[in-house]
Amino acid sequence: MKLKELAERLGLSQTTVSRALNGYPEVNEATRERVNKAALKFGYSANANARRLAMGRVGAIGIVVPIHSSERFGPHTSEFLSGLAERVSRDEIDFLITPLINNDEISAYRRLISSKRVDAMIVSHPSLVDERVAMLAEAQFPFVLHGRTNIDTPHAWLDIDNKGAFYQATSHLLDLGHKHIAMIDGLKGFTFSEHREEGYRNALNERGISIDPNFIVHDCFSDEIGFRETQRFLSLKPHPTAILAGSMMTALGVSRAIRARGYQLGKEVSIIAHDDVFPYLNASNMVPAMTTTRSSIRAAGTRIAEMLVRLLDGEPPETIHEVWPVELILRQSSGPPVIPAK
Amino acid sequence: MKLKELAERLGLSQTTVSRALNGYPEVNEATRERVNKAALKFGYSANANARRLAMGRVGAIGIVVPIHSSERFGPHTSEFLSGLAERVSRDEIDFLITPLINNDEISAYRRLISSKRVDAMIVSHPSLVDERVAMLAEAQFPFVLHGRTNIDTPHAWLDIDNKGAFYQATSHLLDLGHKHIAMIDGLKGFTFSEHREEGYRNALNERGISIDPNFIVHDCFSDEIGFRETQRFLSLKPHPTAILAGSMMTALGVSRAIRARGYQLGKEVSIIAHDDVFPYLNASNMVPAMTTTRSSIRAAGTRIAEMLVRLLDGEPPETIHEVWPVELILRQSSGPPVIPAK
DNA sequence: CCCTTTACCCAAAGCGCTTTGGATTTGTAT
DNA sequence: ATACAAATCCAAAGCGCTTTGGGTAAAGGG
Repeated sequence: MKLKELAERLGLSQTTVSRALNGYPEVNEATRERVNKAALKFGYSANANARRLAMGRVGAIGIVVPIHSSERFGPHTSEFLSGLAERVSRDEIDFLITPLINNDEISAYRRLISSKRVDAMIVSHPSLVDERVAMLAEAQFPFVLHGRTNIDTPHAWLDIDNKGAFYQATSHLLDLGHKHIAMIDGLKGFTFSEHREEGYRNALNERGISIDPNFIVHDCFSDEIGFRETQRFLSLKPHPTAILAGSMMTALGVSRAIRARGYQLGKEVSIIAHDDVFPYLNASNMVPAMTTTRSSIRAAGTRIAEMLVRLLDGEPPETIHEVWPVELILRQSSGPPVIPAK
Repeated sequence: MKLKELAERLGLSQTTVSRALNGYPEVNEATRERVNKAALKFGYSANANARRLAMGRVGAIGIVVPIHSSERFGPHTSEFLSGLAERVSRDEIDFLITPLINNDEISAYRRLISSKRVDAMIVSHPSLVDERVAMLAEAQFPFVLHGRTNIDTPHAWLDIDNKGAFYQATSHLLDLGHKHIAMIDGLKGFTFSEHREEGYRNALNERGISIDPNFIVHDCFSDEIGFRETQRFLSLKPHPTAILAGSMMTALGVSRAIRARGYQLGKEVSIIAHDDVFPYLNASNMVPAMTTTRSSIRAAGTRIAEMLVRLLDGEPPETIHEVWPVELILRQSSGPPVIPAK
């Protein structure tokens, strides 16, 4: 069923039918009603490609997801996308996921632009100087960045205060009396990892505590890494009495390793994890309940969708940016250091 | 940069340029070379909408993801999509995610069909009699089902042997001497949940062990549910000495609850979990290593993508279906029941 | 040297929609 | 009744690509 047929059946012109369906004012309400009914009855809905070709707008936003590298399509991404979807679907926008195979990100983004399949994009996991952002901003293609990068060209972005979060967490541990604090951070190069390390370092420096490079790990977020690195930490002398974990997955592994060593969480070794708020992995339900720096990645997705809509409505990118504070939630996995009874 | 411009610059007709780019034989190799170079140089890439409008093929496959209900966009979905992406991107197909808000799935699928935004679809989480499948099969729209359903109309599908998996796991526990075995299954109504329950029941019936309805739970897969339900299980008399967990998330909660009670995994209470193989949550790394029924959901995604390609190449849907066996991997979380020293 | 193939290239007709620029009808004030 | 504006509706021109149905020049066969 195409527009032409529908118009013929109704004894109207294509113009009128199109206008009726798209809510233009120059059509009688009664006619509009009739058209809508007929469309529903015959199951008509405009051919999206024709529509897009004619309008130049697509009704989709693009996301490039690396599927092999470390920042692959994992639980963070899916939570984020859920948040996005929640908002974006209100406007009948859907999103297009372009898997990235060979790691040539730039050209993937370029192709997405020039093929006109999306109206805007979202870019995640920026590095300190992100060439994708540079390219997109340069090309004046609408996008919003999830995270931050040091690119001058104005662009829209939303980030959480990673530095503040880890500064706060580290400071709290120092307040509790910890002197040896380790950190399992994200991969080197990503802004969020760097910011977290900065917060961590600042807190330690402020108290005049020297930084032991053995206490800092940069890797992916996984249970396995958490476990392995914590084992390593605990074999050092002196070993850390507190560990910052970059994600809840990591925290699981860290906890296991601490327990495996015969230590109690929040006693011999404390742990503070960054919690992106996964519905299926709740920090407060753990035993002991886990102290976290919390910021919902899902909520960030929703907000970014909103920013995207504003951007597409013509708001200039330089006015669109936000830093979200991260809350430190004290629970039982952090406490003053307890000397192991040995 | 559009086709016309490129053609003018090259002193060729649009036809020839188009043919050169799309690999048609009736163009001189030298010319093709020249065209390709120019396209690259000017950053030309066909307007996807125009192309699709002209060709009738879209180059995208659709997925409807519910974002509020229980089968929401969680870690299972993202792993599955990763697998899909891996295969599908080879053919420059990308996928379109349509978030489902009001739970009117059927109409979401219908809209996706009639708007011609996708060439095919993937439907997941079927119920025993799935109306989406009925509708799509009826409409002759290409799709492949991840799971199984009792719909007569021929359609392509891939499923794992959930029944066999749980039959095997339950039988193994029975062999070890367990008499009270509980199960935390997925939500009622979904085929996979029903199949799992069937496998579980069959194994028990075969040994003449009566089934205690208190030992069967249907709910979402989350750490929290696992914890809560296991606490409940352990407060029953007699309580289960073994628990089947529907997912690794659930298993985390179950383990916690067992430990919180002062029991050891694989001793007082055994646990077998179904493992969809999450890269960030590895059963063999747990302490104790977890016995699992394992089947990679990511691999399933990849395979389904392949099926999709075959389908689009004209292979009839009724010839396309597979059941994957599930392997039972014995590790330390399952063992003969140990009477609690009390 | 003429005629038939190939090989290569082109003009123009869609694909199904939106939108411009008018045409027609109706309503209202003169 | 006449004029003018407002309310409706329409025919046709794109949007940028693919593809059909020829053309023309070079190559091969008699």
